[in-house]
Amino acid sequence: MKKETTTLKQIATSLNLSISTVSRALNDHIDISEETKRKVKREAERLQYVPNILAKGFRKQKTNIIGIIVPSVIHSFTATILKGILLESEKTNYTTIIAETNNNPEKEKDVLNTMLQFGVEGILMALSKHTRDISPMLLALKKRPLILFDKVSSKIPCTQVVIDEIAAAANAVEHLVNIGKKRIAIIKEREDSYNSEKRFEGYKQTLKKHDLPIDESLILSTDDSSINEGKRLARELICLKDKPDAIFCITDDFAIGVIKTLKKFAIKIPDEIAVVGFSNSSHSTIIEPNLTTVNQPGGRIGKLAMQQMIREIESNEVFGTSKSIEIQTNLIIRESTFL
Amino acid sequence: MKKETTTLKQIATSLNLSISTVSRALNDHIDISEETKRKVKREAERLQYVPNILAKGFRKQKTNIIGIIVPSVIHSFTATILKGILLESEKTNYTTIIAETNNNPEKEKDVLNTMLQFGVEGILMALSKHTRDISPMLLALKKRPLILFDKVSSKIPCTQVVIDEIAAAANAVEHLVNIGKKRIAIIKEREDSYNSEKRFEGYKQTLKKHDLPIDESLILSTDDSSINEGKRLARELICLKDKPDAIFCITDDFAIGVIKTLKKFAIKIPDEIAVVGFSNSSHSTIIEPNLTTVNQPGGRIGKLAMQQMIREIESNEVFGTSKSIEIQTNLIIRESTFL
DNA sequence: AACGTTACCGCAAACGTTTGCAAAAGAATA
DNA sequence: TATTCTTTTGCAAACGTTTGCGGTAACGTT
Repeated sequence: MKKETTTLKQIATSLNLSISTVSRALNDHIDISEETKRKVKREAERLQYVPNILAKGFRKQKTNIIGIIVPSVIHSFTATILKGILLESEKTNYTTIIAETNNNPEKEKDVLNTMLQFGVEGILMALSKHTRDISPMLLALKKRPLILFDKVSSKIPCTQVVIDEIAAAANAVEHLVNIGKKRIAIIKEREDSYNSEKRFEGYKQTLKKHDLPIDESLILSTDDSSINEGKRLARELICLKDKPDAIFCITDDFAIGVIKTLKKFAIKIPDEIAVVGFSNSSHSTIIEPNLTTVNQPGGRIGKLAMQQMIREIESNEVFGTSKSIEIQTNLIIRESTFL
Repeated sequence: MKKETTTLKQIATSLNLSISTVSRALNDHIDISEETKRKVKREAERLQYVPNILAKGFRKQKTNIIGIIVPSVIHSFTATILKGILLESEKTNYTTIIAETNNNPEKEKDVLNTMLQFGVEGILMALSKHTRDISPMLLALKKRPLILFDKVSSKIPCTQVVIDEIAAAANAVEHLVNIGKKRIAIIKEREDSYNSEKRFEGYKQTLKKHDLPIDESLILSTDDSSINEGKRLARELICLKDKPDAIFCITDDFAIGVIKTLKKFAIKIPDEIAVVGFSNSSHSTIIEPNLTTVNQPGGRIGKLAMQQMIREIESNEVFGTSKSIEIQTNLIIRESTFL
């Protein structure tokens, strides 16, 4: 379907001006008299002129597109961050393109390259869960600013928008201690998960702080954090001769699964076993008892990441330096730890 | 940060060829000998040549970008559709840009125009909830293919990927009749919501079919479909002297709220009142009792919408004709209607 | 030997915009 | 009046790519 695009040229001929004058007039260049500007703008309006972004981008070597790479858009926390990013980008004249990695490092590399080839100004990215080889990111960083959020890696020298995972986890465990729990279990991901290990660290620190023993039998790990794995591991925990009296789950999904299992075996929450999750996903108020969980302000993370990105794009400082932007979290106390 | 982009020119000079030959060689033009092609491709590889998409798009008047407009990415059904779209677009050489309307018709119009101005090849779109003025869409349709999904409007002459809302709702209500329910209430949105009215239609049809009276006191409407509104309206229903024995909610969120209220007042589900939702959101298996609901295959909707879009872009048929692609739904029966 | 074919390649224009530089016109100064 | 300065405008190049058309060389055919 053909479109009747009007160009600068048409405005120029119609007004007996040169193309350059028209261009400058529309861009409010100081060299152009107010009267000419008015005339030009009126004519542009009349002819429904819309600038050809491709030509503009081509000429100025600038696309004003920012790439976003996430494992999956259906993950609710990711979606919340995304929303923050989109909300912020609307205020600017940057558009965004979004791609998924599905937690596949190979795909991650492909997507990254495609985006660079596409000429994005910068890349906002959450690493996939088990990314080990960071060379694609280092390569990208040589060409464009890269900002990590959610799943980050301190080995990549770029700015990272994160929450203080250790403190957040410590705070959650502290709460369990405060309500009188002594045998606190943890359900986490395996060692190659960055965030999981951080939260585990917070868990250990708090136990130590309160002189509670770290019991290996209360530390459970698994590959993917899902409701089903939560169910399964909870079953393991309640089969222990020496049961825990609280379970700290490093994701809400784990926690949901745990609660399901505990209810199935008629274990009282939180009296017998208290449960705390991490993320404050929408599930946490659906499940009963409502879940005590760490609130991660996804929208704010997205917003700050986007703001920082624009800053890095527009200042021509070097952007290959590590920098950490930390977001405050807070623990939301609900029925699963407190009646 | 400067980037050392290699251009066709560099390959050409390095190989003592003309730019045109290099361009043709890389595009596998028949006029170029196999040997030259090999040489060129090897050199391109060596110099890490990446085509300048802007220049290419500018020259060919083609961006290979498809625009996606949705009310909000955090809505789980939307996210699922999005995933389907992204998954499909990966297989092609089209990229996507995503924008939100937040159910604001003004914003919708803006976003639509921005995308067109940006030179997208086509637009995939879910209308915002209360869009009344369809002229922006009609205008867009004059320039580019437009495909609607989820929230659609039959007044816009374009292809629409939909589920058979009436049949799906009828099927759900039928199920309630089958388990012996006679006073079936409905919680829906107001009359200006297209999907809601369709589902309401299915509700009425089924009642008529089984000679059940349509009782106005059992028909509740509200502005936005949320858990809280579900809670509130359920309370209204159970305060009726002649209570319903089942509630058909036109969204899962409504249903979740309803269940919460029913449990609060110790009303037995499904014995006293059965509940059915719509969408099969992730919440439906978190809530207890698990929710019987209509499964809308979001991934499939996204996939088909994308496929159709590419078809419309690449065939130069006229695309301003109404066409409906219907997706099958199925009712997932869980504890809220069946123990 | 003259001509036609085929296979391969290069020239140069074009896409719409921005921008350095020069030019023209008018205003101010000497 | 002649000179300089300021304001406003136009010329033309450039960005990287594709592509119509023309050209050359080699070969085959009469």
